[in-house]
Amino acid sequence: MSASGDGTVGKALEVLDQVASFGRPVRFSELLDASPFPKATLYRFVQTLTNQGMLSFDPDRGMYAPGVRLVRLAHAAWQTASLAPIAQSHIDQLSADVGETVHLAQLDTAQVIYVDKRNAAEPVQMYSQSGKVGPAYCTGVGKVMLAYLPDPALAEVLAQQSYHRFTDTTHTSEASLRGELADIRANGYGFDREEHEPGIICVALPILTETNRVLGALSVTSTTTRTNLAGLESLVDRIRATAQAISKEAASWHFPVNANT
Amino acid sequence: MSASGDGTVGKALEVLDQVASFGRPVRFSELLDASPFPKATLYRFVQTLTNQGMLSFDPDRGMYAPGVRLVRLAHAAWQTASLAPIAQSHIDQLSADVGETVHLAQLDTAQVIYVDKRNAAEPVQMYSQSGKVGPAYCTGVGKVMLAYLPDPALAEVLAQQSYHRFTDTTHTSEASLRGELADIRANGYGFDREEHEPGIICVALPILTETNRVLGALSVTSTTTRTNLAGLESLVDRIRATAQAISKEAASWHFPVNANT
DNA sequence: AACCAAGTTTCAAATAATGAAACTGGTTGG
DNA sequence: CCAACCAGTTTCATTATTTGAAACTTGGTT
Repeated sequence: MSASGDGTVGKALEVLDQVASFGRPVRFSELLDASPFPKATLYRFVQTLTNQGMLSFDPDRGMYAPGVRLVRLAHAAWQTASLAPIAQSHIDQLSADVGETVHLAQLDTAQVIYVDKRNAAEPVQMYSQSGKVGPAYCTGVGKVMLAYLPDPALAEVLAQQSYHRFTDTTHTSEASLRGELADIRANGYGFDREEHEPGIICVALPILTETNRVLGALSVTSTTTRTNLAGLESLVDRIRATAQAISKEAASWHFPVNANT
Repeated sequence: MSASGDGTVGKALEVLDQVASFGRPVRFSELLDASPFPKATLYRFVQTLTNQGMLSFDPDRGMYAPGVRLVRLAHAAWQTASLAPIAQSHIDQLSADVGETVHLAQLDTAQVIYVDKRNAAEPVQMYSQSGKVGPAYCTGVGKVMLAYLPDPALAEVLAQQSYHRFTDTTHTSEASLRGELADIRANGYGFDREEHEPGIICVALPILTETNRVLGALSVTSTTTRTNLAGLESLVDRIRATAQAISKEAASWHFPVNANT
């Protein structure tokens, strides 16, 4: 009842995603090879999306790329719907206090999207950092968000994970992942034990509403050469304070003015 | 043959734009009031877009906002289709050299989208800056891009401008704007003579391909208290060098590898 | 000139979108 | 307590749009 296949619009967005996933401009024929749609159908989608500015077309090279209209829309999305503007000052502070890299992430269907990041050393962060995606089943932020998902939604998301073995601590089955999710719910926080990249570890906490819906997650990342899980665990209280502050601000944020009526 | 109204997909994207334009989460009924679509139709669009992650829905408050999937797509758009990654180092340099604010913009249908910005004083730039929009007919970057548009496209875009009088130098008719566009083509650069905001002036140059298609525009902005049009005009050669460097890099950028076949 | 590949258009059949109206569930107020 | 009201949701016959195989066009190659 959710994923892909809502009529024409769903299909068009699938095409849009495909173009985006190339990460470079693409020929029509390349898209066709990778697409489930017949030539004429794909052609019309690409035309429509280009007309709409969701794709841009370079007539000199005959190539399509994601369009600038997306940049405009994303500006709105980032400002209105992401936690980034609210969280900004809080994660600045957190990153300064703990002296490690802080990530702010949200869930997009079955994937993790990093919406902001603070690097202890280099306090500047860039647009190009926001929007990066990662797998949900083997990142700290991913797992803590999954842990607090209500059951019907969780089942759907778990079914979509690829369970690719990145390292030898990566979860490779839904069963083992579910086991850890229970632990996370019990503790209120979770770790990445080099599950995605060797040498990289993190602690993560969810950002929840008063009604316990998942808004996003925070993590503090480090390396095994600098610290260990126990070291990261000692930061949990500090991180929780930030998560709660963000949650509290998010609750009052929406709908600044309620004039008229 | 272009703007709005390509079938169902076009309508759905219109709805998406509408949600984004509120700049805050919206109730369904608010959208309905501002929408040309009947209740059931709008309802289905909103459902589909939410399913697809293009909108997010807050069930506690019954409100819709742009969804995080847009952030992911925009990341791809910004990286692949915008000039920002290519231009980065060039505009850093330009901004440092001239000691003024530099804007990098592209055209989205009839609007200007700022894809990057350098503030002389504060060298950091943020995601939240990228994606901002402005009118094409009364900004330096907008006018120089219009000036190099091929005629059928230009006519369409000019028809869509609102010609709102922001200040008393603002163009208020297509005719007067067309007059200036001819001058810009003759000179190769254009000004903003406090047309959008009093006290704010700029010089702008287009970024063109070898075939003279418009890729984007660069501008250097200042205030009437600090300099004047002649002062800005003296920067033209320096800015042109940057515009050409970006154009050259853009030409070789696309399609890094061309393996197989 | 014949060939080929990539891109574009056509058109009847199949499918999906449409929207007036009816329904639900919650809130207000008489 | 009931009636009116409102926001949101669902229904279903009608209508319009999408669909895709096939034919065609364009530009380059042998």
